[in-house]
Amino acid sequence: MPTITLPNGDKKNFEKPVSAAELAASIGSGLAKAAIGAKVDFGDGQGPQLRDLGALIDRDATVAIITAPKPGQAASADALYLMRHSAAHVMAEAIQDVVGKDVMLAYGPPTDTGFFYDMFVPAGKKLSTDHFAAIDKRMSEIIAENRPFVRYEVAPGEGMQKLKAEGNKYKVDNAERALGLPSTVYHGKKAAFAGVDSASTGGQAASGTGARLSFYATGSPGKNWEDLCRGPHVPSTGRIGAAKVMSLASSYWHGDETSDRLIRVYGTAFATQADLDEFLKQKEEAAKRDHRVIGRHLRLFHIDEDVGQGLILWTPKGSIVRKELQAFIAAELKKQGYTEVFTPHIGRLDLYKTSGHFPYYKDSQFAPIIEREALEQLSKEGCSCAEMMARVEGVSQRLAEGLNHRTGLTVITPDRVMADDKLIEGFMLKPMNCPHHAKIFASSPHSYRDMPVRLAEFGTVYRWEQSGELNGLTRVRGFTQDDAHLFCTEEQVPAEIQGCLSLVKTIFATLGMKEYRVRVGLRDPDSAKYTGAKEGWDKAEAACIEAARSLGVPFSQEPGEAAFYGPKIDFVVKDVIGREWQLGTVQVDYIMGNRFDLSYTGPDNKPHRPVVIHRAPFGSMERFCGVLIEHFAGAFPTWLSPEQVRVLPISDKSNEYAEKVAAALRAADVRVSSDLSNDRVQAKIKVAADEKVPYMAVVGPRDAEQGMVSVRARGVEKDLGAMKLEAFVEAVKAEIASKRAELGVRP
RNA sequence: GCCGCUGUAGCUCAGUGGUAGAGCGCACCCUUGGUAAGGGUGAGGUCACGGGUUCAAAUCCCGUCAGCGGCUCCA
Repeated sequence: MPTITLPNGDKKNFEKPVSAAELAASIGSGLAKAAIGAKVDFGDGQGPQLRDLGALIDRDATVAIITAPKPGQAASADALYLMRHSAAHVMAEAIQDVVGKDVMLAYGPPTDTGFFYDMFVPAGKKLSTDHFAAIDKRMSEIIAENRPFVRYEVAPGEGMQKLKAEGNKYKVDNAERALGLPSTVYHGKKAAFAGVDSASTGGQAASGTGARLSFYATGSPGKNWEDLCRGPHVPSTGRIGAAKVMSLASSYWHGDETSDRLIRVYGTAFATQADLDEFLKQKEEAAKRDHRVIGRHLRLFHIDEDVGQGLILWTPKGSIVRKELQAFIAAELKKQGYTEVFTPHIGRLDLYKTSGHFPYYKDSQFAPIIEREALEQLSKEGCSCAEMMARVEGVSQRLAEGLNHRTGLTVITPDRVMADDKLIEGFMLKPMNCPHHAKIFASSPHSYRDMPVRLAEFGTVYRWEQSGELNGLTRVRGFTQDDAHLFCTEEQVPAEIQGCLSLVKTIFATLGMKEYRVRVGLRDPDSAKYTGAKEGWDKAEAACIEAARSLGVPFSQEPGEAAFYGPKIDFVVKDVIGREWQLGTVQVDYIMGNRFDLSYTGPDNKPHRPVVIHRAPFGSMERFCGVLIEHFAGAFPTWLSPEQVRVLPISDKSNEYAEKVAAALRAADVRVSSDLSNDRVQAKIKVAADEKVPYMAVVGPRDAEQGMVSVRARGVEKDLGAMKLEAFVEAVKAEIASKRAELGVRP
């Protein structure tokens, strides 16, 4: 007979199996009323599992009752999960009511901010945003009807028969996978939905370990709407606080682009209408911060279709932001003993055949640049495209032998080896800076006493991102990494990783990015794809974990996420409105030394392979600036602002004094302009505020007489008072030098 | 790359087959105003590009390019 342990440690004994609802009632009527589900841990190693309130607890377990939040309280993640999972059913029913019963449902899980449901809309039918009002209305009705979610289970055979009779192959597929059967309807390249939650609607339709199929009816089975689903759900539709259909997108069945195209309908649900409204408001706020919108408004950058997709033109104002940021990072690097290098934007194909980038990653690179004479010769010879590709990708005997020997692997297969006169020479826009840096390291001899060698470059690289992926500054085809390669001895790896992290810490702290986390990518113990000695890996992984731990921010260890050549640390920052952005990485590399035959002389007077650490902690200047634009909503701290002070004469009688004020600021290296338009000062203030200028110095005859300026600071909607010009200049100068994130200059 | 939506003045957008529109911005004039938009006049468009249907196309159809929302991808 079950003994149930509650979250507070209390134990309750029952004579017979009880439902979670009965358990809640036995604790208190208030709890029973608020309960919408339960989290049950049978101690069977599966951990706590979310269950229906009606789920029977027939053996010893630890149980937490999931409740709808009390007024004013935030809903728990579990409560939202139950509501959203349930809202997905409500939305699906509403869509079938509005668009047609022949809309075939595929797959509908909760997500971080709501839920979606993938569905197939038959030819001739249409589902568009025009239907949203009707769908929302129908959803509200279903929620108001407060119909119970009723679970029932059937034997596999019976269930499959039922689904097949309904003619929905997607549900048949879900059921087959839930039962662990080979799929009879899906023959695509993916065996399962990768990376989605296993407790999804239809995604896992089996109940527990028993091979039965479960269905949920929204009301009475056989009478009301129902769906193959593993659950769990809230007890009834009325327990979904507020739900809304959000947007349409397309998706593929099983995320497989060669398979059926489905329509993905996004929706969201919250415990209360107020929470939903708050969420919608936040979304609006996020849209206002969009760096593409702000970037255009403040003229920070421009993308021109005549130049090309994903290629950023930094306008004068944006260039200032980027340059200041780069100078800041560069100064920190100098403190850490980095040395700066410059390398060109292209390199010979052989360089990338040596590094392994070409042709292995050719799909994400710009096409090779082939010399004109070679192209003309080939075309004269009537060379086919396929042959040309093979000859571009071919490798000389010498290079192949050297590479295979140094790496101890067959990195160049015999079919790629080609006679020298068959090879086509060419260049490539560089997709990474490391080959160039490796060559700089190799260009001079190194003693273990000189290690580590830290080569830093704001290096511009080019990658052929798919056109649909391009997005403002955050996903582009040409970008400048805050790149560096640390060539070090094995013993130096931990300290160097630490150094990278402390740099990140300093810079995030200065920019006021308080919330960030790191992901440590480790090798998958079951995979053989990794290269390098196990011992080195173990040490490097330990060093990464230790370094991450020492940061004092949340970090996760993610087995299987390592690069094939070494473990890595990724940085994810959270901006002021809670969105996460993946920035840069630190990666340990045991391969590059071999490929480029790098060495240093050890204390034993013998050559040793250096370990290489690749690090670009902010990823790219483009993405980082994009994130910063959104983080600050365009209102940069003074030291980063393209324009730091604007002088506003109240009439043209004060223009001369305004110019004098501006000159004094300019002489102190402050970025300043004066607004000599014939607008009234109110209008000038409005414009300067719109353009997010940190400080306004309003000057009239009164100020001119006494050598003063009247100060306004961004975000403060009033005149702060007057101060001596010299004092103002000094204060602004000091603020810039301090890189303070807040505006602190006051009279 | 794939699916859907979109493309009209520097920006934001109206205009559904019959002479191209607004607000902001810009230029000039008046106004000389002390803290979040003073007034007037004016310039500015091959309606993304190419083709088609039509007496007539910004508008309808096809294609291309680009942007947006997703999917897939991301060394």
